[in-house]
Amino acid sequence: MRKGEETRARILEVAEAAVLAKGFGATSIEELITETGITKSGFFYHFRDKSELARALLERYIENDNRLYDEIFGRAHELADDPLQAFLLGLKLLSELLADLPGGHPGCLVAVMCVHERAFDREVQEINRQAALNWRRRFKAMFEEIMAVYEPREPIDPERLADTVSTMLEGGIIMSKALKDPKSLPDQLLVLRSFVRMLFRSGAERRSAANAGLL
Amino acid sequence: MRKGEETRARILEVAEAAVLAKGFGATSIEELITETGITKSGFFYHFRDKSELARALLERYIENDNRLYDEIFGRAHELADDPLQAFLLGLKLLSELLADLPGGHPGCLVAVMCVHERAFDREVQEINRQAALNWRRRFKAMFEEIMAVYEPREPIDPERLADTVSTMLEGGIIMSKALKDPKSLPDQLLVLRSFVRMLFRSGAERRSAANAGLL
DNA sequence: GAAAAAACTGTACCAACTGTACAGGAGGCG
DNA sequence: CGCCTCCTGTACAGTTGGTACAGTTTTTTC
Repeated sequence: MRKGEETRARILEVAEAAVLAKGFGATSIEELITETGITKSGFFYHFRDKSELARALLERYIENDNRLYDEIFGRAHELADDPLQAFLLGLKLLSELLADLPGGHPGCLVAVMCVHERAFDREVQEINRQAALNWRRRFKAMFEEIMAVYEPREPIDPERLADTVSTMLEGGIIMSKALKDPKSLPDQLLVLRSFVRMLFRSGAERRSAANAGLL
Repeated sequence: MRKGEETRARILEVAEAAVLAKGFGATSIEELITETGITKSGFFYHFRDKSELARALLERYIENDNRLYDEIFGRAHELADDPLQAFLLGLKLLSELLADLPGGHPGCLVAVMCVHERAFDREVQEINRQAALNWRRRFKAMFEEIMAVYEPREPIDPERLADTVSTMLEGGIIMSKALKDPKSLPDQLLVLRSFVRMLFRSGAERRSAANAGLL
């Protein structure tokens, strides 16, 4: 019962790299089995069809993605008490991490599945939607925390602002690939950081005088 | 010589819709020819192979894309003399146009091709890169115009800022699809608009007192 | 250590799709 | 009439996704 999961994990690992490099449709099962060293029967023992592979792939990706954000923003919150400070630090840490990835960000599976929305795999689309809503929840909570302390320079919905983070991440990944410039993504995260800082800074920290001087 | 181009255009139109809906790999030639009412031989008369279809598709898409931006920001420049005012108006017009699209933005072919970067079609990747650089040029020029009049609240590279526009557009398209919410993209454009306004407004228009009060 | 369950292999096969090759036909044009 | 553009028709080859199923090896469990 453990050996099987190990093989399954190996297939998923190989598949993720291939899908991010070439897209889901362009990744053949044949290719995956030769690289993992199993047979086609073996593959279909683990996954009923290619759609199930897509689902498993997405779920795995989202799990890792969540873990990463938990870690980065968790660390940021340890290093900075102030919620705005912590968020800005988190963005910087994320930017640095992305800048240090050799060859740039490998790509986002959520985006891949968005582009490859075949009519039949509704389930994949639903997983995708939940992933996006999850990002929204995560960042919305951070902005609500920030807004409890800082008054934004312009009124803004924390949910929209949360989506802006995901939007710039996804867009940054696409643009980095289009431009063939791995630096573009981390750069854009820093632009976002500037915007957020500009939105909440500016001597408008009137709601909590105790936080004055922290920025 | 006209009949041929008409058929070719019809193929491209059908193909674009299919590719945006399902991805390039998931779009079969068989499907395209039944929908356009020609034969497979007819298809291969117009396109040597599927790669050439991809190239033609991208080129057509980019042309239309450019025309759209020319029109929108051209109109915005007619309606507002001030470069910042014009840019902000352009973003608003674009947001409204995107909000009025039934079913939301159909998707960006540049993003599709980014995801589908098979090793063999280098040419497609290059077209893609040129498209991204073209967006950069377009928006960079606008920001340089703005910066000639307005001092940004924080120092920022106009090129990076230009990429932010493309980044939010591409990311917005992806997130709209992931969330299954067509409103997300136009909403995010308005967030970007707020950010840009915040960056240049704020009584910092000191370089040109003549523009005071215009915003 | 044997039985049972899990994790595969091997083989054979089908349908769909990309792509090749090539012969030929319809229609406009000089 | 002949030439060119724009196709149609047919046949065929290779790859891939997927099914079916019998059999084998490995691992776990009692």
